[in-house]
Amino acid sequence: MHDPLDDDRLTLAGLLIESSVGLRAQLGRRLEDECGLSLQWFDLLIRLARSPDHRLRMAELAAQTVLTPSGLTRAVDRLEEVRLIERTACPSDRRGAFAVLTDEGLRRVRTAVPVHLVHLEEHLTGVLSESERSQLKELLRKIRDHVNPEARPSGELTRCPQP
Amino acid sequence: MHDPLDDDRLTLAGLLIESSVGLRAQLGRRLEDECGLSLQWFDLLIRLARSPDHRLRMAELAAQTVLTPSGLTRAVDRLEEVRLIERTACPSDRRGAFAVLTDEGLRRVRTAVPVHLVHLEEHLTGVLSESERSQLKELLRKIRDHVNPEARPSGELTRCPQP
DNA sequence: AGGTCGTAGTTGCGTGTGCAAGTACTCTAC
DNA sequence: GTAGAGTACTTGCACACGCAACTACGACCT
Repeated sequence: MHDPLDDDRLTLAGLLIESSVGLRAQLGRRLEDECGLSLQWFDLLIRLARSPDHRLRMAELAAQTVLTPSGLTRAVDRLEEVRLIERTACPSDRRGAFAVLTDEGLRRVRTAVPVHLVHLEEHLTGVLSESERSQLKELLRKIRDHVNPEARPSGELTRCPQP
Repeated sequence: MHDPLDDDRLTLAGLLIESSVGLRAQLGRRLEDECGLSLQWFDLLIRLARSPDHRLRMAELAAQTVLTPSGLTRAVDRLEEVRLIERTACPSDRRGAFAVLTDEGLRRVRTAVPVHLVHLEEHLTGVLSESERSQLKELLRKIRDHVNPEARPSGELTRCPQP
């Protein structure tokens, strides 16, 4: 008979979480050491770098990342303190604020990206074949879209502005 | 030409992390609401429940989970406070300690597991076919083993004691 | 215009976490 | 046996996070 403590679905969820947490730990450590950026910061900066005018509304940024609005406020505070981004008012909605990459911020991401790609190759894509990578991408996209549909415009859709 | 800001590997890593974080948020909320257990607690309890005598050394538990030894100490403190687990001394090594599931603890996991499986079905395995599930499992296992080899004895290997 | 409801972002508070240093023990070598 | 190195946790500290409450503004209805 089948023990629910060993259900296959538990294993799958466990693997997903362990992979992600493990990967984040590795990538974060290396990025910190070699570029002085936390993964959190890198994530925010690269999202801004990919956006038109290197700017995004706070709410959009919060939706795309792992942070709640509250967490984002503080993360942006810290990034502003070290002059990697700036807040600017939104002219059409005085409640709103844009987070804008500074020149220094842009420079930092640009130099960090190739370094990070090496780490990625080492810790993630290096163990997968070309076809495994695309398989995995499709599977994860299904899960992500189901679990966090808000995040859709992130990254892989950057080049496809909606009709 | 190819903009490194839109590299495919970044997308893949992003999807992995977003899926996992999103999934944890969903699962955590529901488990909290319906069973009064955080995902963290559930994870610790189920690992103990699967172990011989419902006990594990602190270090083993730390290696299997997402926590550092320091984090684990505190997590176990909290679980001990609510009598779901107990610490017992290790007879062969007086530095060491076992975390042992209490009867109440075992009862709680046993009732939580089926509930959690429903959530899992809803948020994760429900969007995947049988074959996609096993594909995903293999891919993630590769990544997990590469990124956190320490965690190997967890879950899916429970039934395969090493020779 | 004025009232109500919704939204964008910020802040107080409590909590969980990792890092580094500390404690207590074991193991190895001489 | 005893110094020194290593191991198994634990604790002090600082920090990042989420939640809920708050402020400030927009949108809509009458």
